[in-house]
Amino acid sequence: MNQSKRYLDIVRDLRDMIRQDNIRPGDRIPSERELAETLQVGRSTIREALRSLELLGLIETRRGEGTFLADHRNNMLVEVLSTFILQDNQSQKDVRETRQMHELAAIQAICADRTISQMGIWDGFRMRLSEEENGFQREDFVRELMVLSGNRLSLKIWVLLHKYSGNPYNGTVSKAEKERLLNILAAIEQQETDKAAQEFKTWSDGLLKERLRNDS
Amino acid sequence: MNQSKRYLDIVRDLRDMIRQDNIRPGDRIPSERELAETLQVGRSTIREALRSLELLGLIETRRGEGTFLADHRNNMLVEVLSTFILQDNQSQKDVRETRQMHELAAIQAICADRTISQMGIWDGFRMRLSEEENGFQREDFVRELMVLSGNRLSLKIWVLLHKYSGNPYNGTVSKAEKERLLNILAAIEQQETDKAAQEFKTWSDGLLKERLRNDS
DNA sequence: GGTTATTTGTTCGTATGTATC
DNA sequence: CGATACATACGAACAAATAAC
Repeated sequence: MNQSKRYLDIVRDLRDMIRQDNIRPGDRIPSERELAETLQVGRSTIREALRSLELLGLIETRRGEGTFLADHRNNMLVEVLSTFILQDNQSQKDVRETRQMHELAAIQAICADRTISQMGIWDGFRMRLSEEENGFQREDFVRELMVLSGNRLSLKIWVLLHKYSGNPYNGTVSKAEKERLLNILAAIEQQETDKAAQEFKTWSDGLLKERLRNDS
Repeated sequence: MNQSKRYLDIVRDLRDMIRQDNIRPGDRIPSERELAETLQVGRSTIREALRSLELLGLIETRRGEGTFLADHRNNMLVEVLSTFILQDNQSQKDVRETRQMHELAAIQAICADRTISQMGIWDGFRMRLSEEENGFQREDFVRELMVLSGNRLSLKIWVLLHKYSGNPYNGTVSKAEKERLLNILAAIEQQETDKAAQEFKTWSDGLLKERLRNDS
């Protein structure tokens, strides 16, 4: 009958209470002891619910003062969670664009940093491009760019978006692509940011069009 | 330094423990009593941290069995969230940089689209900037730019990052800022992409420095 | 400025439901 | 079945921060 997690019931009760009493952001919520009394649960249980909501950023507690509804103009966490999973056509387009946004930003970050843009690793790329046997994986190339940008959060977001954007980098580079990639590498080494980004974008867009043509 | 909110320290400790011991999704986490023993805190504090992570979907607890790292195969948001809910210094820097990355991309997208960049809405901005009574909210300005970019996914990510990046846009625009914002608007209307992006970046970086100075 | 009441922060002991062996 | 390990839950107690007087 009863769910085996009372603190989740408290979370629900708190939401209902906030709606029913029309508690606005910044307003104070009844104290922990008061809530324990009215909801007929222990104070520890109340605290588990409050701490959870606090980590989510929904409430704010100040020692000696009380608990307050967070000043969140846009609290879309739950909505974001649901809409992330529902993928319509517009969402897929957004995913592709956002993924490429992160890629271009990574290239710009690399070009801006002399110690990275002129490191010896690019020779390693060229070596691997030359080995025709294995076939150089497009995906590895882009991922290493993301890693080199140094922004781990951006890398993480990119990995997620890449999974959901139809994997345009699947496969190995052709001879024509090889030339283009070498151009991109040269531009990066010369710190020609705009040129590097533009060349990359052209390459990426071309792969995407090819991918969409094959799917239809 | 971190005297208050010990459960947040526990959240951090748990992340480190999971990384160090290489705990994979589905694996079991040490029991509450065991954690309380090793981390030298009360069991209630451990529970507050665990309940918070559970509500986020990062862990899963089963009565009589134990606590397990959540198996989040189909939930990409959870991974994004976990990256910056469990924050270290590098993560905070990444969050700020990634947020600005989305903002600059939004401006570039707006400039690239003639129908948007030359719409009448910019006059609305100027009107609201002129009304000195209310005080124009910086946050609203940036958010509307994100909305106008037309990428809903980028907007959602921005909303999330904005919450966790120290809210640099808190407050209203000063007279000096007003001039700068008008310059940005003019550059957008003229489709001067680079200038608009550069002006915006200068403005944003300035706010961030001010924010960091006040915090210390 | 000092005192007191209120509130959150934290710990501990105890009891109970549940799964595993 | 019993024994054990674990999560769930309660409530008392004290510490620390804050507000009101």
